[in-house]
Amino acid sequence: MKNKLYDSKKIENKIYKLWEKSGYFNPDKLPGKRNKTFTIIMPPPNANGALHFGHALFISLQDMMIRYQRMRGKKTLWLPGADHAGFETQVVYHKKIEKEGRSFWNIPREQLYKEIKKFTLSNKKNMERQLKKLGASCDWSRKKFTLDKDIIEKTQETFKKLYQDGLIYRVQKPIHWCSKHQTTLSDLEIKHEERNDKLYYIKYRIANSKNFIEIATTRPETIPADIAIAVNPKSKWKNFIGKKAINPLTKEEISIIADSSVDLSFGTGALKITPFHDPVDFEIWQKHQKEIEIKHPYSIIDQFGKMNEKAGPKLAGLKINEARQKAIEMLKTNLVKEPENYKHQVAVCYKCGTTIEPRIMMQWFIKMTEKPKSGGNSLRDNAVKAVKSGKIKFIPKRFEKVFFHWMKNLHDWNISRQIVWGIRIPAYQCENCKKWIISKTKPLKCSNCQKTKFIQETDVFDTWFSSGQWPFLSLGYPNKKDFKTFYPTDVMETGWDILFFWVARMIIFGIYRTNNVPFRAVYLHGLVRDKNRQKMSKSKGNVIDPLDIAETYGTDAVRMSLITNAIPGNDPIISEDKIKGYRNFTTKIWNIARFISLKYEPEFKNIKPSLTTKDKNNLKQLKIIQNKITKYMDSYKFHLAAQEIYQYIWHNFADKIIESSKEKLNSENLIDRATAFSVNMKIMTTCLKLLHPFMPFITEEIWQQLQIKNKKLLMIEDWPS
RNA sequence: GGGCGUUUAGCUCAGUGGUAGAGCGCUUCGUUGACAUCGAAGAGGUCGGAGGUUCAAUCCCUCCAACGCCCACCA
Repeated sequence: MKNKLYDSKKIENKIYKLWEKSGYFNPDKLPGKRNKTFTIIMPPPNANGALHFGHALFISLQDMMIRYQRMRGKKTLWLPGADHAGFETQVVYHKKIEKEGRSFWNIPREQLYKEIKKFTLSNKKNMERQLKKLGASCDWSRKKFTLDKDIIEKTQETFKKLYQDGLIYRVQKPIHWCSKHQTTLSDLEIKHEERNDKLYYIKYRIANSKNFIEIATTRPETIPADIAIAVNPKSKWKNFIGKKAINPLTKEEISIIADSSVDLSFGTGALKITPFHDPVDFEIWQKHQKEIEIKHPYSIIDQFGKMNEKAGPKLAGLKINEARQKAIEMLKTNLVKEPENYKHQVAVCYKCGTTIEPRIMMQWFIKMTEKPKSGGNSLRDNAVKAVKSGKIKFIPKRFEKVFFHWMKNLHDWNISRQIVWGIRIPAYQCENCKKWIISKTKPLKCSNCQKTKFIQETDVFDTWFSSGQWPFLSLGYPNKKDFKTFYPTDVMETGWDILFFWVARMIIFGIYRTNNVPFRAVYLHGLVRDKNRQKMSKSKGNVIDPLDIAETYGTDAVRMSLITNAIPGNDPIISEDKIKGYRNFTTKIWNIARFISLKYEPEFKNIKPSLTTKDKNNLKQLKIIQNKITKYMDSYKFHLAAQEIYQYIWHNFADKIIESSKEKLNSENLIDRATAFSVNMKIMTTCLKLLHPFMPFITEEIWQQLQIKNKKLLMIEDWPS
């Protein structure tokens, strides 16, 4: 500690290697008797780009928890991994290919898979390096990838079990379709955008009559696919029920039916029924199939969002928006009045913002609210029960409400994706009798008709289907010793933005497969924002690279600023100024250590310190502080723990205690000098321990330089108590 | 349409049933003295508004306002 400044660049790599070499990241190699385990499964970062501040936040928080529990004498496992992140990675790669001027859709499936795999694996390697740079004390010997062979097999096994339990079905239903990426999406993968559209009032002539019925629609271009008109039985159109109307574009006769779900107070009280282009219409059609003349609804929009030939010669080939204008032109004489401006929510793809087109497609679904054949509650009810009973606790607690609210409105989950990057749905269809056989490999013959020709399902799983099984799969469910030792895990630390995507699914599948909760606590952090409360994004140009800034100010400073600003469930606000402030703190700590060490004299060894009342009070106060910090740590108030130790070290220890010890340190009396030194030393070593989970590098480096008997690594020292 | 959250010092935010805290910024002073990436001293807030519970409310309850977020198949 000769230099005035702490040189993080020189020290961090060295210290990380020291830790790695010790083997203590691995719970099996930790010294001493450790009866209690403490486990965190790392949310596997998506292997499709560099780490950002969100990653740095969760690494800091989880590493802090792990380091704390390790020092508390627990057998700690922090299991790292990486996620192939199916759709998201394919979207990233899609963009890359477009940039290169290649045509995404012309690449054969196998080649595309290979390319994305190469891309992902190289990202994954890079990511691991970055995690180490941030000081992650996770057990690399246990790292897992969502596309490891055993993970894939077990994921498919869960699918099979669900199928046998009657919880999987394949059916033609309305789904969300992204025409940019050519796949269906789950309810969660769409967001709603406010749009200003027009509400058109259009009259349909009643067959063999001079009367008209009027409907209101925002989508006149879908009129060629109308198969009926539904009216509220209390509306003024009630006399037309059972008659036929003329589709103004196709001139076909369509049935007029009654349905009370048609809102009287909206539009005209009559609704055109276009089952293949609107989920509500689909439902109404299903209810009234018998009364409707046209038996087979059809689609007039293709997968690319263009009108197909069934839309009629004038509309075919047009994009939806163009078709809308054209249709209105064609319908001029049927317009009842000027269209109204209409503000409403439109579903768009959460990744690319493309308007979601409702389509009717064959997809695989999971029943969330029905009981499995093998008995027990529905997937949903079990998950709700686990949280209600307190088996799983949310921090902060208010997210339990959010969780219940979501669970209450849960629909069946579409898990098919028409992409290549993912785990293939293990299903084969007999070409002859069309029976589906759930199997990882091609079946020998059809169990129904004995024929031997099959078509393999090309869809892959929604990525969250496999991620949702991560805690027990990554621990080697069901037979591995790790699963038996470390499951259920202790804390799931992740962002609240993936509460539904991930946390809810982990609870659901964890209970379904293991009969036990996957974790006892869910700690939710927020989204890292800049000092203007803005989300960091490339397009805004406000992205701070955590590794760049760690290079400048030291990883410890970055970690400390993240943890002190991370209030559970709130968005932490990070700015360079804040990080700079904690860099200054590292300098302070460094100089505290320097100062204390400089005052060491070899003769002190033979002196018994004689503590003054003031010394005793200082040590007593230290004890109070350390207890307070421990209490904060145990109640998930990490930001308070961090702020407490920061305040104490700088404004109590350095500003007051050390300052006032100077007089004695310079005294003629050896005992006075030795006493002052030993008190300072005692406080400092305690502080280093208390600070270690937050700022592991500098504390370990100082620890290594101190003259201490029977010195171990600071990372496995006992937490002060 | 449902639900959730926020409102505290110039800025960004902590916090607590008992006459308010931090960081940054600001003012004044101080460097051969561990640290100027520092130290000392200081200015600055009727804790969004109204009512209620209480001996006591910034904190609990009710209502209101502003802002933000999530969920949702009303054309």
